[in-house]
Amino acid sequence: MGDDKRLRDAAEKLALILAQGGMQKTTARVMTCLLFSQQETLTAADLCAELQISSGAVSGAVKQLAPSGLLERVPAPGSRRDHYRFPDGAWATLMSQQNQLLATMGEAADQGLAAAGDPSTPAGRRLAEMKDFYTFMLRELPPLIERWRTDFTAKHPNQETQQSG
Amino acid sequence: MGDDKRLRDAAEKLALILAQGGMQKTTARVMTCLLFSQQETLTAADLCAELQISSGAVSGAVKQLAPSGLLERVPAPGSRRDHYRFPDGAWATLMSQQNQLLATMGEAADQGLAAAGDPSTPAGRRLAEMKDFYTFMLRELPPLIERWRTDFTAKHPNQETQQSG
DNA sequence: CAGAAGTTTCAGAGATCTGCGAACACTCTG
DNA sequence: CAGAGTGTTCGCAGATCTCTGAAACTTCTG
Repeated sequence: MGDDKRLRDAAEKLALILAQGGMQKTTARVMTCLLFSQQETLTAADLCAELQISSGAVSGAVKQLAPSGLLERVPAPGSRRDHYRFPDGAWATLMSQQNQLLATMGEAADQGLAAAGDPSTPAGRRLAEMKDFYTFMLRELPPLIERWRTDFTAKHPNQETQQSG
Repeated sequence: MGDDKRLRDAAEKLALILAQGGMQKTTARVMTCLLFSQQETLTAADLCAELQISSGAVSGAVKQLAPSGLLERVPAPGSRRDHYRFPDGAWATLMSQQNQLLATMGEAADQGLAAAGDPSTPAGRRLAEMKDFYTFMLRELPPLIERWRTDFTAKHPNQETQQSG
């Protein structure tokens, strides 16, 4: 029983960290609740009870988490309620989505370069470096994540790490 | 001349993106202003005039950016004013600091595992995967960044990409 | 040491965001 | 098709955050 409390505390603690990092507080709490729960799935009602929040708040959090791949709706035969779970491989999915940001940064650098013209100007020099960096990362990061996926599934053959999408 | 406006626009556009990603709006504007400026350095007064913000706001933004390595105070001989610039290698520095976050995530997973006990429980399984992922990334990312630094300085021998330290 | 130039701090106005609770919409059951 | 069970949307009150403008502080000059 004490373990449950410790899990609860650890969940809230991580939620706080994520919230400081920019994530919505309630959204973070919903996510960590699913992550640290000893049940495979939780319903919206479970989350309301566990986190002491309204059903509207749960709905909002779900709407944010689901597209990011940090929450999955699970078909629940026999129950009319939606069941939610933290998907396997979610962290890898999340980091993969950062690639979109890398691409955006590269494009921003491009636009700046088009306006700055010469890479010998101060702005041109800075933006050229920026572009180089993000191009590099965009090329190197996806294979790295893929390698983790491969390694991990090799280590855990019973657990198919599913990609969303 | 039109180029200046295009640079300005590109700067504000990137600032907006960064703001949506969680960065303070004014902080982002100050950063992109330095990044896209055709001058090597800008003073606080320059930033006030350029961005139409108060000196207090500039001070606040500087206080946020400087510790992250996204802004540097430059000694300005002959001028009593502080001069600020966007440091070379700032993007790499920034990503290196993300490593701290990776470590924190790994620790959070550890704490959860200590409470969940068995990795065969649902929470244990999820947290074990989380730990594996962040441990992997923490091991692989720093060398990757270092490789970019090496490659880049090799390509641009005149431009010492300085690390903040 | 008095005064000027510049930066930082701080209280408060204004804007933004967030989650609650209720109304609404949807989907199965009988 | 009526009605119960759920999920979603939305207006609003409360909380939070942010920037301004002014005062306080620091550092340099004469």
